Amino acid sequence: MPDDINGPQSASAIPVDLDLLRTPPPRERADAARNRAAILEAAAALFAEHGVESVSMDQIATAAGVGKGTLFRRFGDKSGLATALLDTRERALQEAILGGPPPLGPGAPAEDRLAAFLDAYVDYLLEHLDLIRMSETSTPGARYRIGAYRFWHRHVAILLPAKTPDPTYTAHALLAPLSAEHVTALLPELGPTRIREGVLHLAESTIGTPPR
Amino acid sequence: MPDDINGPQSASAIPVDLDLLRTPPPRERADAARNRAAILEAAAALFAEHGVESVSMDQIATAAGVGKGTLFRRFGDKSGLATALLDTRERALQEAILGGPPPLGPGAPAEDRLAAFLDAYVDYLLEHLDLIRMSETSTPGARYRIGAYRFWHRHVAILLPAKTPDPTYTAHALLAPLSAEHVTALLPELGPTRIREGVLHLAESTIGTPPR
DNA sequence: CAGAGAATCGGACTAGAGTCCGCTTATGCC
DNA sequence: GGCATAAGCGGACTCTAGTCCGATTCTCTG
Repeated sequence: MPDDINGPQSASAIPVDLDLLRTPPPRERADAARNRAAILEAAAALFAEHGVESVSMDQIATAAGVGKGTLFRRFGDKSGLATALLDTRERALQEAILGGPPPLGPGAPAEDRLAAFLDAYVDYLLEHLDLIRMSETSTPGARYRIGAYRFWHRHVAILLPAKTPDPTYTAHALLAPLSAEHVTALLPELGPTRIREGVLHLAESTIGTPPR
Repeated sequence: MPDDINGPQSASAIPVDLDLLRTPPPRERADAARNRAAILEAAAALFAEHGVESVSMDQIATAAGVGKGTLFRRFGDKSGLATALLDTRERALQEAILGGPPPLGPGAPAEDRLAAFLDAYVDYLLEHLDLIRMSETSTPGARYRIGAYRFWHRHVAILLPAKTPDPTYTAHALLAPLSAEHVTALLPELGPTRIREGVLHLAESTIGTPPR
């Protein structure tokens, strides 16, 4: 198991009495931070140039000027590296959902928020399809373990109407056609528009919105 | 590319004038047939004993008494081997759909046939989850390329009501939560019953059956 | 039954993911 | 500044999927 995966950025928001806390928050060593940055930079550059698929972890380590061990200790595996690269973009979407303007953010009716989320998620997905695919599939079951999926799932489950029989399952089912694997397979056949509209329509009929 | 993948078992059902056909159907060589059978038998035994995940292609080749090259030439890759092992069971379901008794087979209303199919598919999936998962995920995009998926997809698309906006997409979306990956991830959390009922409910609301 | 030709065989080989552990180096303390 | 110590490093190593091609074996024909 890797030592840290994503570093000490998840500092607690709860204020503590520092005098009582003789152990200061475990700071990241300077060399570690430098290497983390070098790896992310090198990976981004290599992915941009050669495509996500055809870049090996060895190449990334070499380009970043670190050993393979360092790379894997930091990010766990290929899917962890992809997740780290997506972090910024993902966080932006999450913040827009939690505190941005409606209908994506709070304040609009649930059905509008659901549609806005799905629409925004399709944007995010299409924009980073290869990376997201790597983050979801390079390790079996990765998609369902990462924090982001749990966030999307909870958000969808909450937005479903109260009468929905099994909102937990239904939220999973609505997210299933948004897996990178599924979208990657369908994109050449259907194109982005049909995928986007199909997802929105599926959600509509699931929540029974348009009583016509 | 492998020489044959699944052998000459897909003989045409159309009667032909044998005298006009100077080239007899390419028979499978006796040693090839023997090896194919030995491989399938060895793989089934090893999978049953150690679980699908932890058996390597080397082990299978060794147990079957053939070289690795033979194994890969015959079945293409791990997902091809899994597909071959599933072939019988899969075919049975397909035949029940095409010519069996209703509601799975022809004769019942489309909505009943759809429900019957989904129910039967969940049975099939839960019964062979690991093998199906291997057949769908060991190669990227495998699920959507194999013939079986196309069959299920077409069947679902045909059963959707005429008013469905994009039946092609909708059929894909209904099948998405039935990927082995998705079900494997959800099974520990939700259990088989909620999965089965969730799928059926999703289909119902998609086709708008219960006007309630 | 012998010979030709093609299909098949099988193990050595490549390549990439992920692990391990002795060595190095940053950090906090004196 | 020097030292103790633990965090961090990195490359050699393992394990597995998948490829390649010279050697082998089968099948058909005469």
